[in-house]
Amino acid sequence: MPAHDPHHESVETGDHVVLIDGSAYIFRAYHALPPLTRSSDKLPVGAVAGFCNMLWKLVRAKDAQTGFEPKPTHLAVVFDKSEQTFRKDIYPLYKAQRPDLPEDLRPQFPLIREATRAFDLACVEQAGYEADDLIATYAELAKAKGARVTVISSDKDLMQLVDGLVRMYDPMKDKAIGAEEVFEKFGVAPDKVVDVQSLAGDSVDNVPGVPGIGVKTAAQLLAEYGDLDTLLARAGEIKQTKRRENLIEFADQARLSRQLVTLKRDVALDVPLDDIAVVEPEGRRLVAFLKAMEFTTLTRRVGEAYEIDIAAVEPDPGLKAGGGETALLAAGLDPDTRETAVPLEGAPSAAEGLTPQALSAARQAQATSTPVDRSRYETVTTLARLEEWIARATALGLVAVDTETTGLDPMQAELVGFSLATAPNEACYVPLAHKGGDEGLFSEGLLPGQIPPREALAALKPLLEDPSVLKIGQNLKYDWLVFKRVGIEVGPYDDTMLLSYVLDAGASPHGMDPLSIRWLGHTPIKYEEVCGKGKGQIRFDRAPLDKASEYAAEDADVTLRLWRVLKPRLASEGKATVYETLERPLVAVLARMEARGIMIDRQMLSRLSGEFAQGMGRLEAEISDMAGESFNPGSPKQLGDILFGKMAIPGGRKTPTGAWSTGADVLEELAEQGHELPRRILDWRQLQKLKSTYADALPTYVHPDTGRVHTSFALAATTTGRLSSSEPNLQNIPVRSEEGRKIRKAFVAAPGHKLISADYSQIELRLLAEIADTPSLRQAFQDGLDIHAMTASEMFGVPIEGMPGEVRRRAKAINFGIIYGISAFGLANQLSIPREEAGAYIKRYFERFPGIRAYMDETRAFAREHGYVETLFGRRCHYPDISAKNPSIRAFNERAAINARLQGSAADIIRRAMARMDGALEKAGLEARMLLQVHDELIFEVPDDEVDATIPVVREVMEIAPFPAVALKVPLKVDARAASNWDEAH
DNA sequence: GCAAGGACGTA
DNA sequence: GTACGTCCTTGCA
Repeated sequence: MPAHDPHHESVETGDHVVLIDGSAYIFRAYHALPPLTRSSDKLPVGAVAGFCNMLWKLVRAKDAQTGFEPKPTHLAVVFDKSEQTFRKDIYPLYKAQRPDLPEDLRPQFPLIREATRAFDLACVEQAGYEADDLIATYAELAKAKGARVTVISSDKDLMQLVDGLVRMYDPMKDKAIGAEEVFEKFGVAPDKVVDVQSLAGDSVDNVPGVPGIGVKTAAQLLAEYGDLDTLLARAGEIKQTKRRENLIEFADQARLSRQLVTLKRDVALDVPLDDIAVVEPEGRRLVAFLKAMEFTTLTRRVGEAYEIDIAAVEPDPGLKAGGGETALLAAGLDPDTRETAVPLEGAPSAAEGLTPQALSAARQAQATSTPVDRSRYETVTTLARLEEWIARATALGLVAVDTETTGLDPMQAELVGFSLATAPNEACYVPLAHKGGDEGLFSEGLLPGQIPPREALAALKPLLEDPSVLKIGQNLKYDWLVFKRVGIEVGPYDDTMLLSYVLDAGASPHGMDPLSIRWLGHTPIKYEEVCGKGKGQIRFDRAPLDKASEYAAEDADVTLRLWRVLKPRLASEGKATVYETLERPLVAVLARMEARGIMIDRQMLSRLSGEFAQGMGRLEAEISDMAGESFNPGSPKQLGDILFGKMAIPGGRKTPTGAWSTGADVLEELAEQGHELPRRILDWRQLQKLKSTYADALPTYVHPDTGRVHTSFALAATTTGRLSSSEPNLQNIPVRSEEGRKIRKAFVAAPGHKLISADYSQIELRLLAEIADTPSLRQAFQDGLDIHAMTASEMFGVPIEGMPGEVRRRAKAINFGIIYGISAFGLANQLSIPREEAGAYIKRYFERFPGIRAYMDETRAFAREHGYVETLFGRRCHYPDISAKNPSIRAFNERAAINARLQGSAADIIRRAMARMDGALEKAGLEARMLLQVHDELIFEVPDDEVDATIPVVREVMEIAPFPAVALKVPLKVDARAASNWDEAH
């Protein structure tokens, strides 16, 4: 039926068939995109604009493009024809509850059809069938010819189509939907989606399903019984009474639901598949349409692409404002409620009709071309002006945000002001609590010309929480917490620091200043220039307002510019999934963990501090006795002089700087030779460490209001993807020594609660078995063997039963050595054996496990060739010095690269678990809250009576964390325990 | 007052 | 042999 170009070619292998769910697109676009109206007559055209931008991107994609690669060869926009479908015949209530169309959406339906024709693309609809059935049929035909299919929609009803050749694409989120996403939604693979829907039903479409069964239960049942028919046949076996009865009673309703949700894949198509081939649009006709719509940016782009003088083209007379039927469509709309037309700039998905590669190259080139002009920044002093900025940001759907505060700790610092940026050089600072000038009786007065913070924040809150406006920050976790403390939960968001981290971890730093210098060629104002440094440093709220304002506005401006450069690289370098699944979700997750904090027993620590001090005093007396003089045992320099100078003990080593080495390993050796002093020093150092770093320091971190300790987790601090923790570091709380565990005991659950510690057992060794594909190691894990003993047995031929501890210890050291990128030198050091012997061990190990040598060789070669390695989940860790001429630097980088694949993959897995954990706990109706992460361990605080219910949920989330992105052959094992303090829970 | 080096706590 | 952060001393400004 479409007036379509007859020069089609038939579909064949390698072709790419794109099917757009037109009706669904309009609804999504209407709700997700900022409202946009044609300026001359206020005709609402937001969805049409988004649609045209998308089509342009599709038909002009020159190269591979995420989600649309390869370039579409065939494309159809598919619509629902009418209400009456075969499903209504089966079940009259089907889709009987659809609300009426919003007034300003209705006129966009015919315009979308017009747009499709203007692009010379097929517009398909067929009586008696829903768009979904037509899409399913086209997909089926295309697959049969070996073509790839992309369905542009995020409708869950279409997810049953996903398979190796068919994927979906969510045009609003700019995100591919594959088997993984389907699994995340339904808990089953795509081929079981229909079964889940048949059981769970759908209130929106009025699909009945089985009462009492939701998606989660359905997925669980299907995992157990395989498929719907088997489940219904064996329903009698189900333990839960109500569930069993319902499944038996409503079995027929489930089968009816299956008929409703199963898409018809064999519709007799009015428009054959071959007829939807993509052809080059007729430029002038397209321009005429776009001009009539008044989409100036896209009109210009299309004009340039086809070398058409757009001024010479008349707008389509049937569609232009006041000129045709569309004017009538707009009638009845209240012009005052319509937004003025704003071009969709900034967002790469909507703006530029380019491939990701071309876009990121263009953005990079542009980045330096508009110099930062601080004179264009504005200091906002009135609510009215602020509201104008907010309106502008809302219309754009995009804004960079930065907070200025009184300190560096987001849990304590007070908000002083915030800045916004909407385009390069288009930025403002909104001071809220700057002080100075007049002194009040007890405190300094606020400077005049500041909006009352409550009013400003009340105006800002809807913007920062608006689901259709993307907030962009640099290290956004900080700002997220600051805003959270004033009652604003920021979202959705992007973080430029994390973008940089995903793209360049190990290659360059991710702080704003270095990023600005590198990508924008611009050096921002230094904080010291505003507030001074050292002793003379003043708080931001006391800084001169003009300087403060420039500084703050520039931060937002720079952040926005960085986003424009970095965000497109995500797609062009294939790292969008890493960012979306491993980075972005962690911002809010970690912010919440930090805000919760953990309780410590200060009395216990204070008592310990006294004990440690006593012990140190005793040791100091003995030490000076033995040394024959009093000296500072905390000074390695003085100690070295005593031991190797005055006492002339032989066998001393030197540090790289030429000083005597007095490290624990050296002192340990001396102690074993019978020297008493080194033993005392070691004991003293242990107490000194425990006292100063833990017993004395931790209480100083207790928050005055919450009474708890709030660490700060860094998301972008390591090369491998691990988190880090600081101020205080709660990832290095002692556990190995008896004395140290007393510190750990002081980490306690709140009254009426327990701490649960859940940790992955041997995760890096398991990943070694997986990545290096070593069947014997894998088998050992599957059989639940003692992996170190098994290694020893393989290497030395000693039976596991009755194995001497020393033999196992050596194997364990070798296993760890492998993870660390083993060297004979390091292993020899660790085991205190000659280097030759260590070398022999390694040789034997590689003979027994040849796959691991291959893994290490491959990793070295890959890193050498590419300058980076990748984890199982695609995270990149860069090692720019991997090809250094200096052999020891090179070897160091090789070991680090070998380690990074394992450490990084483990880090990815726990990140995935953490990203899902809050939701899983909530879904299970549990009060448990995640407090800490220690690389392979998660710590929760749980009400006493929920401990037993929480542990299985936590364990499940952690153990299946790699799935479905990666299906490990090696099982993951999680140990979890609860107690009232961390030591006993661990 | 600050940076570097050494030492040591964790995974 | 990997990955971190913190405390203390030292040496220089």
